[in-house]
Amino acid sequence: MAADRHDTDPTPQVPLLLAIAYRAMTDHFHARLAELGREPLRPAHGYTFRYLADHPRATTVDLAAHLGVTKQAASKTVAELADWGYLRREPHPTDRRAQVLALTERGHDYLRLADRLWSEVERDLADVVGADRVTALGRDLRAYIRHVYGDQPVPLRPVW
Amino acid sequence: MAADRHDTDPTPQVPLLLAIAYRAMTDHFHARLAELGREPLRPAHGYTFRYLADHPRATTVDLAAHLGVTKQAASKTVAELADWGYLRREPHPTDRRAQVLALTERGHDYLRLADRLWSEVERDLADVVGADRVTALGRDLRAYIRHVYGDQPVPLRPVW
DNA sequence: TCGGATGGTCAACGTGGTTGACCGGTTCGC
DNA sequence: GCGAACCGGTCAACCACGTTGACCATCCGA
Repeated sequence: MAADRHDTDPTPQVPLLLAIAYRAMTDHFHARLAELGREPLRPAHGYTFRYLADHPRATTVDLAAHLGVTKQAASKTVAELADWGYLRREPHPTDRRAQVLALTERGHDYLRLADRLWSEVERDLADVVGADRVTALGRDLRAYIRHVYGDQPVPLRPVW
Repeated sequence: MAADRHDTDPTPQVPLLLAIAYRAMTDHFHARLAELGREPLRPAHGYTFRYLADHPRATTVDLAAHLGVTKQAASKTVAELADWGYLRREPHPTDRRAQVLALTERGHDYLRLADRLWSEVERDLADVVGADRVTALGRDLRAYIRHVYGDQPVPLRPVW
């Protein structure tokens, strides 16, 4: 039944819809960011900020695990964000190999701005489909994600 | 780093949930593909197939517009897929500069397989949240996408 | 106390996109 | 008609952002 949607598109399946919607939302987000004259921060940067805000003693290796990339890749990101003044690398209190990552005030600022912009995007979505539907959508996606990953940490790797 | 329990901080917002869910679904999709011993086709390839199936007289430039990439990038994709026997380049009937792209039988096969696998993913989602929720989710996302893009063609560019 | 595991960096490379130059066929204005 | 501009397609150089691999310094447990 309905097995043959394989020509004439007009109804992409749900996974593709997720991708398109997310893409549209990030485009919106970055357009607003550009309007505000911010550096071209990418999603991975935002997720880095959020992680550091929640885990004040995190190291580069911790961050790499969270982002689902190698420590080398995480290290590059960290270096870049440190150059731009969004975070600092401080000596680790007990491990002289390691360094503790800490958001600067500028980093916290950005995080607040990002929260504001994402809320804007959500409000946009709510305007189209209704606030109750946004709530339901969040609930359903969370349920699915929990189903897939259980209690394991969720990798945030690029989507493509 | 024993003490980090609260990985899912306050509550990720909807855009991030979209990204994570889509990522989980494509991971599932590609895992199944690998199980079946297929070449490592990426989402852009699948979208290419779908577009060609729906637009039998498409050229490389058309495809580029649909994928939202440059014609050079589309040309690389086409060359690769032609090498792998998924599509053919045929002379354009009226324009001797252009070439018409056509799926081979192998290409159509892949498309049928992909549809089957994506349906599996959707069924998975339905098992978790209920078929009615999947329907609603599709409807809402379509509404949002329509809100953003109107009647313009939707670019399928990478998500990150 | 010593050997393996761990945090971090450097370097080389791969993938998949970009920009730019170019060729030849097409179409438009006059 | 015909030259100029436009357009389909390719080649080449480059870039962003990840990877693998080698390496050093430090840490820690048998």
